[in-house]
This record gives sequence, C-alpha cells and structure tokens, in this order.
Amino acid sequence: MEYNFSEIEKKWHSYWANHKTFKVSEDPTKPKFYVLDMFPYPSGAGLHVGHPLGYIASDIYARYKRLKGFNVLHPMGYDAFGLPAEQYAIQTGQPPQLTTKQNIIRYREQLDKLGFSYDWDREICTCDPTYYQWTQWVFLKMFDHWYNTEVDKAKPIEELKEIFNRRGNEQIHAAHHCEKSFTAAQWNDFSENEKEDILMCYRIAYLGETFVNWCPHLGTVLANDEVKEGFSVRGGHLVEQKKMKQWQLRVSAYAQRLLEGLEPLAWSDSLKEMQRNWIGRSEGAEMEFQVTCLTEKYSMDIFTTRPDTLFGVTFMVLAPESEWVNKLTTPEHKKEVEQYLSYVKTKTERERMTETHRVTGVFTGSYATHPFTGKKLPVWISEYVMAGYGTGAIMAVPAHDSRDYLFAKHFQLPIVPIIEGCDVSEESFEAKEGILCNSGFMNGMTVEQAIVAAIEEVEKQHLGVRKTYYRLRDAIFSRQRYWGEPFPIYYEDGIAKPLPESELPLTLPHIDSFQPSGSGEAPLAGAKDWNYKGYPLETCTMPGFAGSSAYYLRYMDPHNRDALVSEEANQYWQNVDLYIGGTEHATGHLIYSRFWNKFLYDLGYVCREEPFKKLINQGMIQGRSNFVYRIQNTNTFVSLNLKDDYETTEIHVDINLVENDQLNIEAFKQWNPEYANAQFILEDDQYICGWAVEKMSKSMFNVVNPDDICAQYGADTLRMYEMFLGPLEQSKPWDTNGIDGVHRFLRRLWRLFFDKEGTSLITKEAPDTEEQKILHRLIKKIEEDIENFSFNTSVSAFMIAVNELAGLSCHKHAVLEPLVILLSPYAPHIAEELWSLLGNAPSVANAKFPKYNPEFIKEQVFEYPVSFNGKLRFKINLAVDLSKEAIEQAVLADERIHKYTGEKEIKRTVVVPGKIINIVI
RNA sequence: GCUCGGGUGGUGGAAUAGGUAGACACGCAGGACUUAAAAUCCUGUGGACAGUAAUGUCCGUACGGGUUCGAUUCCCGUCCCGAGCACCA
Repeated sequence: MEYNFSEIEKKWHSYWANHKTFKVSEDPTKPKFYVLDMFPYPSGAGLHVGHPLGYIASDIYARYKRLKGFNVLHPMGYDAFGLPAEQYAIQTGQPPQLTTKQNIIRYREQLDKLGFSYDWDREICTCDPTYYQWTQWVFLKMFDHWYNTEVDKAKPIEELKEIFNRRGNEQIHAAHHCEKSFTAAQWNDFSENEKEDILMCYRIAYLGETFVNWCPHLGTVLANDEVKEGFSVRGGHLVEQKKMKQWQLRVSAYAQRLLEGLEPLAWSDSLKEMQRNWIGRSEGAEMEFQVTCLTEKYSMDIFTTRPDTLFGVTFMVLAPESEWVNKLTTPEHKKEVEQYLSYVKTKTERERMTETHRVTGVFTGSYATHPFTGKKLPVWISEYVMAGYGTGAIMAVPAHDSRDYLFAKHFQLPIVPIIEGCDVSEESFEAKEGILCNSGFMNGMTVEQAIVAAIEEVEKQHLGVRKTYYRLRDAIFSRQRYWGEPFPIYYEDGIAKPLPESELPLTLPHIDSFQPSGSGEAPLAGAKDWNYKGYPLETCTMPGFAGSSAYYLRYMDPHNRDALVSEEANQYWQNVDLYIGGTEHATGHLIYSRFWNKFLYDLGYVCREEPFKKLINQGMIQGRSNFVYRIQNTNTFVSLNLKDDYETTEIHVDINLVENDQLNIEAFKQWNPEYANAQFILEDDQYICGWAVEKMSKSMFNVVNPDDICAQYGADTLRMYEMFLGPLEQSKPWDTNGIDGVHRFLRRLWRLFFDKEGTSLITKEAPDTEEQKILHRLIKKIEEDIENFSFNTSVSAFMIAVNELAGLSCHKHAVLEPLVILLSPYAPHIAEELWSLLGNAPSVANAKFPKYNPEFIKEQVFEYPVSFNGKLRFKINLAVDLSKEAIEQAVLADERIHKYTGEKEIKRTVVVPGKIINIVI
C-alpha cells in the first residue's frame, strides 16, 4: 500500500473539524500557553507559499506544547479593514463587505488544507461589528482619559477637571499640548466650549491640528510608519506635509514605558533596536540663550545632547518653520530671509531628505549671547534643523558635529575645537572621548565627566534643565476613507462628543460611492442618516492598526458581549507567550499594540503590561522569477546564453511555463496572444530562461500557490519542506528542487509500517539498545530543536532516524509509537493516520511527548588509573573501549599536556586518530 | 554616515561553554531492477597531489593578524553582502 496523502489528509481534516479536536477553554488544572500568528489581511490574490511559513512554525510549536501537557490557545482571524478592499471597491463598485467576505472564505479554504491546529471557534474578523465594537470602546476610553506623568498612568478626565477646579493647570503633571496656562478661578470662568477645547489638549485620544502625511492620490492621511522616504508604503504614492485637524493618539506619553518595557522581552535584538530607534530617546539639556534682535531681547530655548561642547558653540541655527524666524529677522536681512523661506517651501519633503549634503542657510541679523563667555553668536536659519524635534533651534558646535561643521565651512564661521589634540581641519570630531580644553570650568575633564558637570552648572546658574526628548510622535488616527471603523464621536455645535457606550457598535453604513472627494472629505460624508440624534457623526474612519491593536485580547474571550475580554479569561490567558510574524510590523502594529495594551493595563482591564512575551520574525519567502529575452522591436526571443549578441528586453515569464529554467515554448505561445507567432533562437535545441530572486508577487509571475503543492505532494510534505528550507528567521527563495527529498522521507516512513501489499509490519518485540539509542537521540534533538525554533535541523534528524531504523529493519511498536508522536507537530496528518494504525484512539494531539532517557544514549564510561608524570587519574569518557596503553600513548603523544599537570581539575579533550577522548585530570 | 545581523562544497544549509568541518537534502556521476521509461534501491561526490589498489599526504569555513596544545567558533583589523535608521542637535 502506498502512502496516499490526499486521502489521509482529507480524512483527518474532517475528523479534526467534526470532533473540534483543537477547541480550548480555560482549564485551571493545566498550565496555559498562548501561541499567536500575526493574522493576515485577506487579499484577493489568496495565499502564496510564503504566507504559511510562520503559521507552520507556530503550529509546530503549539502542537508540541500541547503534547507537553499545556492548555494551548492557538487562534486565527482576519485583519480585514484596509485600503486594498476599498481601492478595489472604487474600481469595480463592489462593496468591500462583499469582496472581503469572499476573500476570507478563500483564505479559510487554503488554511484548512495545511492542517493547522487552530481553535476555529475563536475566529475573529476586524470588520465584524461585534469585534469593532471593542475597538471603538477602547477609543472612547482613550478619549475619556489623560496621562498623569507623576504616577505614569492614564487617569480619568474627571480627575483632571477636579484638579483644574482646585488649582488650574499651573503645576499639572500631564502629557499635553496645551499652550494656555490658567488658574482655578479662570478655569471656572471658561465657557463649556472653552473647557472642552482645553480638555482636548489633555485627552489620550484627541482632535488636534498638526502637520500630517497627506497622500493626495489615496485621498487620505497616513501614519508615519505608513510612509517611507516620502512615498506611501501601500502603492508608493507621493506624500506631502499638510496641516490638518485630525484625531490622534497620545502615544508619546508612553514613550519611556515603551522603551523600558522592551528590556525583558524575548524579542530579537534587531527588532528591539528598531523600536528603540523609532522611539528615539535622547538625553541632554534644554538651555536658554539670550538673543538680541537690534534692541529687542528674548530668551530662546535650545536642546542639546552635548552640553559638554558648550564652549565650542560659535553660532545658532533655527529651523525655517520656527516661530523665532519672524522675531529675530532684522529689517536689513528680511528680504534674504524671505527668499530663503520661499526656496525651502518649494522643496518637497523628499528632496529635503535626499539632498542632505547640500548646505543652505541665511543669516537673521540677530545675535545670541554665550551664557559663559558672553561672546556674540550669530543666529542663522537652515533647513538642516527640524522644526518638529527639540525646540526647533540649536546651538551649533562645528568642531564636534558634522552638520554644523559643513555649515560653518560653507559660510566661513569660526570652528573652535574643545577636545585636546583633535584634528578638525578636514572634518568634525564627533567621538565622545578625550579631554576637554578651551572650556572654562570643564578644562581637563573627560567628555563623560564634562557632560555631567555641564548640566550641573547649567542647572545651578538657572540657564536650563536636564531634559529628555523622544522622536516618537503621537499617532495620527483619522483616515479619510470608508473601509474602517467609524469613530464613536458626534459633533454638537462643533464640539466633539463621545457616543454613549450603550450605542456601540456604531456600525459602518452602506454608501453608494467609495470615491474620495480629493479635498480631504471622507466618503462617509455622503452617507445617508449619518448622525446621532440629529448631530453629525465623525466622517473619518480609523486606520488599519486600530483593529489589530487588541485582537490578541479578543481571542481570549471572542464571544463576550459585555467586555473586550472578561477578567477571568484575561487572568487565565494573561498574554501571548509566543508571537510569530513578519518584521515589517516592527514600528507599526508592534508599537501600537504595546501602547494600546499599556493603556488598558493602566485602566485595569488587562493584567499584563506587555502583550507579547516572545516574538519570532519569520523570514520572507521570495519568488524565483524567470525571464525571456525579446530582441528589441521583434517578436523573436533569444536563449539566455546567446542574448548578449543582441539588443534585448528582459520580460518576466510565468514560472509555470518553465521547468529547470527551460521554457516550454508551446505553452509560452499560448500564454499570451502576443507571443502566438513568436520565433525563438535556441541553444542546444532548448530555450534557457534567465532567473532572479525577487519578492513573490502576481506581477512578476513567480507566485507559487500552496494548493498546487498540496495537490502534488500533500500538506505534510509542504509543511516539512517549508521548515527544511532553512532557518525560520532567514529570508530565502522558494525553490521546489528539494521537495522530492522530503516527500521521499515520508514515503520511507510509511514503509516502516507497511510492506508493498499494505500488510502491517509492526511487531510487539522489545527494542534493543541500538534502536533505543536512535529513538532517544531523536527525542532529545527534536525537543531541543523545537525549543530553539531550529525546525530545519529537526527534519534532517527525522530523516536520519528513519533511515537508520529502516537499515535495522526495525518495525517495533515500542519504537514507532514515540516516533509518530515526535513527528506529529511537523506532519500531523500522516502522524494521525499512523497513530490510529498503531491501535490508538485519535487524536495524536492528545498524546504525551515521549520522555527522553539519557541512559539509552549514554556513552560507556571507562575509568583508567593512568600513571602520568606522577600520580594522576584520568577519567575517560568514550564509547569504545581502548586499551590502557592506547590512552597513555595518546596522552603522552600530546607533549604540551605537561603544562597542566600542576593544576587541579582541567577538562580536556585529547584527539586520538579516529576518536575523541574527554579527560578530566 | 550610524546600528544590528551575516560571509562554510556546484546549491540550500549542518556543526560554535573551542575538540575528527561539510550532517541532512538537492544536484551531478556510476550501478541494480526494467524491452524502455517512471518509481525505487545501492555507491561515489570540498580541492590538490601520490598510488594498480586499499589508502596516504597537504591545503581548505571571505581576507590579514592574535590568543590556544588545538579556532568555522574567542579577540583585533580589513573587505564584501543583507536588514533597519537617517539632517533627531
């Protein structure tokens, strides 16, 4: 009987589904384990072989943990709101509700084929009102809270009102952007609307005016992580800066906690580093400089991380957008400054970013006074200073900062080095090392000492304060589009008011036109009856990350109608033990989720401050594209190695028309009518295609569909092959070349159980030592591999073990049964089949992971009293018995061992030809 | 420019509390079975040299140094590749 994977897989899929084998519930008698995949966006293209890589890995781990006796929560769902469905709706007029539903059905079919052990009763979908009700609910909570920086916690806005009532906002410890200061009396005199305006500056979810990333093509605002190098991540459209009133989340209030919280997490260093960069903490001093514009005197704040270089300051620079520009420009320089400002305005964000080496700037005519030396420092304006960071103004230390240096060289400003012996004739000296000079009270100190001393002195003389800045900005939360969660907000006399919780979910209405207006007005503005008790509802919707920020909590208690997650469910499942997903979410979803979770933690709705304990980033599976070469202006194609003789154009060709880089010419002709009459210049009677490793995508015709692989080899082969391909975290091209090897392994395994006629070979004999050794070595290896996520080497270990057992003609029940359990996380279908053929009740998922017994693989230990250079005992650990003489010879042959004879206990290994001997002296 | 990874056969990749480098798989070559093919099985497979042969010797983990009895592994320097950040003061 042959290994009939398609029948086996079909049989077990329906068994698992009918018996709800993987259904879980809270069970206090068992330890819990939560394994989560980053849920997919169900696109119209369906899954390709790259998508399941992480799902397979997490499924192996989840199944393993189950065998180890854990109560495993392993759910799946869909991140279904988003731009592509809406873009599709704009093009075709099909409502996103419909296309999303179709895509989800397709995804589910594909996922089901791969035999994942998900508890499908917990399936969620972010566009489902029973789900997004809780997204809206969290938003209301954020609207209703402010951030108290004294206790570092979100607090109800009512508390803030009371504080204002009692003592105004003068000594308030809050994260805010309120520019007014007021007393209790003034507060009480404010009108309700004025009060609301002020409170808005303190809310964690707030409506505020800022520069936003506006994408005219998409007709919407985007978050910082949705923009890369001035273009939208989705679609690659130009993004410009525009000042707009938008909903925002005060993520910046949590910057420090987001940074500190990273420390204990079991995430990769590179990912933590990415988040650290994104949060961008910098410590330094905020200092006041007295500036004089003609006769007018001001004090201007600047921020520096290098207060030790204070005596190297030779000029000041303002950002072009800084409010100081107007105040400090003298009439004499007004014209030049205006010219410069208009020049800066013509540059796009992108140009400003790419032309970083070009030095531009203009003098304001004003001077600042050095707080210690009293020297006059000219105040310049330059685009290299950012308005959005620090105070939008800097003290320039050309000797020790490369940008200041270039600027000083260009405009011939003085450069004063303040570190002994540094050479600043060619470039600035930026290293934070050396001894200070030319620096008054700091002379002779190291840079490290000077930084501390400078801040102390500055604080003592009340010139400034220690200060920490973060690069992390508040998240812009409005999107001018349709396919997202509606805001539970209505406007009463222009004042944003929260909808009562009892009105949730506020469901997304059906609309006729999905086309954005282009003027910044959202599609919902055209919805009928989009109001609450006659008041207009907010027309923007929430961004993609809204729905994915707390989905891991909802899985704990997906059908709860009264809460996002019940306290009991949250107490039991706590947080995610293992999270597997792509690195592309490093500065998006993974920051927002952590923020969201911390907020809910502050409010006491969740018991853990961090959502994801351990995180693994699976690598991308790239496609291997094939090319044909068309001779320009002809319909003739030339084979790869002859193409250099012609002027050719490289054209992607569907990889399904190519085998081993050989083009199937007939199929190619039929592929596209344009090529029906194509001519070919062959080499060795073949057309050889070129190839390249690229992203797997429809447009490159290099997509491999897992359904096809399943049909040809089965899901078990696909699962094992994806693991065998290489280390999980590494990106690698899909390459079917090795898949036969894995498939062959499963067939060989099958043959340990059955002969060709299908008669069972299984015997009840007791295993011998050699067989025990094979088995227990495998148990140890598989356990280690799974714990280390080194799934590729486990596949090899299985192959070796099965080959060895086949070599010994071992068909013993006592060996094969544990082998099947070990294999079940990797190849669950065949394991399930063999498990029941061994006479067990389904399912192998309920089996116990075999216990490793080191006795079976222990090498025999021979203890030799070897007389050597006096009285020494060598304890020799080796599998093969060697004669005493052989050992002595081996040890003596290594003359250099003499060095160690005086020391007490040294573990050493001596190599005898053919053997390794570990010796304890 | 800065930060973090990483460089091992024809290919994907094994092996690092320092100890027989190249597991396993692909590919390739040869063989068995077959009328033939597919499938399956067996053998060989880093390089160079010597030998009829069994086998032996030398060189090999990007490059140059160092520590060590011994380095793919640890340290220093150089080169290359990948990822991320990037006028963030």
